[in-house]
Amino acid sequence: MGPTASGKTDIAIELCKRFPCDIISVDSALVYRGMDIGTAKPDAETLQSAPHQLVDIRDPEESYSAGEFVRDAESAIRKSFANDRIPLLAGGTMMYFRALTEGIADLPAADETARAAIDAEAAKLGWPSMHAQLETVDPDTAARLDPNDKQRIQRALEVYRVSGKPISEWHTNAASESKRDYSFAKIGLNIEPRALLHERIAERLDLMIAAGFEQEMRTLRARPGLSGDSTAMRSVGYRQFWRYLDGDYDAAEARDRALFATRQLAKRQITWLRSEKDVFLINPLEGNAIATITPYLIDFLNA
RNA sequence: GGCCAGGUAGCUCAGUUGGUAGAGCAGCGGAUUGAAAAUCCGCGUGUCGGUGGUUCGAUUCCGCCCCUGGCCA
Repeated sequence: MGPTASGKTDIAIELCKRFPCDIISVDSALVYRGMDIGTAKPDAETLQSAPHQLVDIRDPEESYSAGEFVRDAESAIRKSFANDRIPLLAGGTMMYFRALTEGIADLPAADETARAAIDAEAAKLGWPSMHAQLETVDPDTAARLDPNDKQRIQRALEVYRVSGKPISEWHTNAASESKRDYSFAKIGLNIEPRALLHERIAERLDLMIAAGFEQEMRTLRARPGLSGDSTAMRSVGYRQFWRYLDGDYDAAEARDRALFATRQLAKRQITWLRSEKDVFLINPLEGNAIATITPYLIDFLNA
C-alpha cells in the first residue's frame, strides 16, 4: 500500500517473480474498463504476464464500493489460498485496505433513489439544513459530521431512510468480527522527501498526456451514460480534463489542475498510511526494495 | 530617450484617507464504515522592488534609482 506514483505496481510484479503470488488490485479507479491511461493501469501485456484481480470489472457508468470490494477481495483471497498461492493485495485505495483488514459493518447498500431525493432536498435547503435533519434522527452521527460534509450526511440520511435505523446503530450492532484464518503482512511504500514524490507525479502525468490521455477522455465523453458528475469521472485527472473539454479552461490549466489533484490525493493516502498499524515501511528509492522486502516476507510466511 | 500603468505570500491579486497587511489558488497537517482518485476540517511574518526625504511613525506621501508591460519617438 502507498501513495500514487510510489511504485506499487512495479514492486508487486517483482514480488510475483519470487513468490507464488496472485495480485489483487486495491484500487477504486482501476476497476473501470476504458479508464486506462489516466489511472496508470498496467498495460495489456503486463496484465497478461502478471494478472491482476479486480481490474476492469466495471463500466464507468457503474458504481463500486468498499463493501463490494471487501466481498470481491475476500473471494479472490480464498481462491488464491485454495490454489496454494499467496494473495498479494496491491493498491492505493486506503479505505479499501482498512475495510478489508479491520472489517466493515454490514450496512444497507447504496440506494440511488434515496440519494437522488436527498440531493434534491439539499439543493433547495443546503447541506447544513440536511445536517440539522440528521441531528433529529441520528444525533450521534450528526455530532461527528461537519455540516458541510455532504457525502457523509447523505450516506447517513440514506441509511436511515431505507432502513429506518440510524447508521450509528448499524455501526455498533455490526461489530461482529469476521473470523479469518489468515493474517496480513502490510508493506507500505512511500517516497521521501515529498518533493521527490511530486517530481514522479509530474513526470507520470506528462507521460499520460503524451500517451493520449485526451483521446481517452474524448472516448469516455462519447458514452451517453457518462457526465462530469459520474463517480468514475470524478477521479483525479478525469475530472479536470472533463472540464477542459467542456471549454472551461485550456489544456495547460487542465494539466496543472490534474497535477494539483494528484498531489492532494497522494497527501491523503500518506495520511492513511501514517495511521496504519504494523506496517513495514520502505522507500522504493533507497536501496533495493525487493531485497529489503524479501526477508520480511519470508519471516512472515514462516510464522 | 519620453509618457502611462504596474512591482505586496510560491502564483494571481486586494488593501492600508500614514499606526508594518489579507483573499483565492498552491503547499502543509488531520479526519475517513458501500462515491473514497470521494467528501470534509484546520494552518497565512511576507525586507509590501531599492534607496533617500517628510513624519513621533512610511508598505501607504514626495524625490531619485532598478525591473516589467504598453504607447510614443
